[in-house]
Parts: sequence; C-alpha cells; structure tokens
Amino acid sequence: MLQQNEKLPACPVEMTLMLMGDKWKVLIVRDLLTGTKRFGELKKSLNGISQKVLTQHLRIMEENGLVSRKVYAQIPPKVEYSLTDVGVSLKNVHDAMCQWGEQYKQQFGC
Amino acid sequence: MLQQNEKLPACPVEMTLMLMGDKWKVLIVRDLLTGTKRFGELKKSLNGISQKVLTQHLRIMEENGLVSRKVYAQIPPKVEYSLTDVGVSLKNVHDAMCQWGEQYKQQFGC
DNA sequence: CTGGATCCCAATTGATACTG
DNA sequence: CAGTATCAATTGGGATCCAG
Repeated sequence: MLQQNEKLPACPVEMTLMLMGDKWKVLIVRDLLTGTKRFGELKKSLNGISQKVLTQHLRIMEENGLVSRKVYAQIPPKVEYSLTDVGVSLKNVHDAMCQWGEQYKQQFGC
Repeated sequence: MLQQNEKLPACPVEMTLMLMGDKWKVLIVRDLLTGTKRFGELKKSLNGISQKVLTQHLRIMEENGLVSRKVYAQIPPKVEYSLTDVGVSLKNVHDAMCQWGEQYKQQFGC
C-alpha cells in the first residue's frame, strides 16, 4: 500500500497516487461520496475487503485528511466515517474513472 | 495486482480499477502518453520499479488491449511499447488525477 | 454485538543475479 | 538490452481475542 511518508512525489499524478493509488481507496471514496457510513456498512459494500485492510486504509486516509472518523462512546460500539472537504474533492477523479468504465465496459465483456 | 480474469465488475468504477487500479499502471500510461518508449526507457522513467514488475504490468496491459508491444529481431534486443487507442483514452482519467494533484499539492507539503 | 487489534500463514512484490 | 529465475521481504486474508 502506498503511504504518505514516502519520498515526496515529483509530479501531480504521483501526488494523487500517493493518496489514492489503490483500488480500495477509490472504492472507499465512492462509498463515502454517498454519505456517512459505519464501519460495518463499508465492509459490506466493499465486497471482499478484510477488516484488517479496511481499518488500515481508513487510518491512512484519516491521517491524510481525506476521511474523518467519529467514534460514539456506546455499546455496541459505533464508528462513523465520512469524507472531509478534500476527500469530497476527489469526486472528480472518481467520476473520470466512472465515465471511462461506462464508455468501455462492452469491450471488456461487461 | 488486479487482473482481468477475476469476477466481472459490478459498476463502471470497478471496471476501470480492474485495468488501472494500480499505481504503476497509471504511471506507465502517463509515460506512454508522451509517445512510444523502449523497455529500458520506461524502467528508467518509472523510478523504482523492478524489471520483473514492469514486465508483469506490461504483459497484463497488453492482454487487456491497453498497450501494444513491438519486438525487433535484432541484437541487442529492442522492444517498443506504445498505447493502443483504448490506452490513449485513459488520458482523461490520468488528467483528472493530474489536475487534482496540482490543485491540492500544497496541502500535502509539495 | 461492533470495531478493531493480533497472530499465523499464504500470496505478492521486490532486489539481485543470470541468460540469449 | 530485455527478460527470467531465485530468494528475501512485504502484504493480505482469516481466525481469534478483546474492550466497551
């Protein structure tokens, strides 16, 4: 997984990749673009991710200021994740990927 | 690494991620967007990639129809890689990432 | 019962050496 | 020069344990 504390990127694309250059991060952003979600909801909608990896990604995205985490002190535990303003701004990148996929999906048997 | 012969993606974003959801693939597209390149040139400009991983990615992208590979039967060997039309169409996705990085780089200390 | 931390093991990645 | 083989290192999945 690509993390922030590696050497600084040389160009804007590498900058973005440092924060989003990962399959799961893009999908997390997609899911949170529709609104705040609990940990379990994310895990369910991100079909196939393990709790360990989901936790790791959310922590890094929180450190990077893309995601905010709200913990409710209650039983059973409840933790909500949402996008920060910077996180929401990634919608443009997500949409570009979405449009490309829409346009070319036939060519790949979808 | 995400490959094509996994289960079919459910939505357009996953479609794109199947083909491009990887740091190196984005950078390979970026480099080839400027024109045909030899294996060694790619390896040098993709700072830090190993031959093995570069070869693997190029093979998969070739299978997926994003990249075309031209081998010259000569010594020393010469292999040129370029983007197919579909590969070139990924420029939109690349550009979105590039624009985002340009806009937010200050916030991440670049 | 939920979020998540930890441990163990399989799978992937990466560095290096080597070949045609 | 482009690619393969080999081996070390890192990552990821799943089970289990734990706190609140």
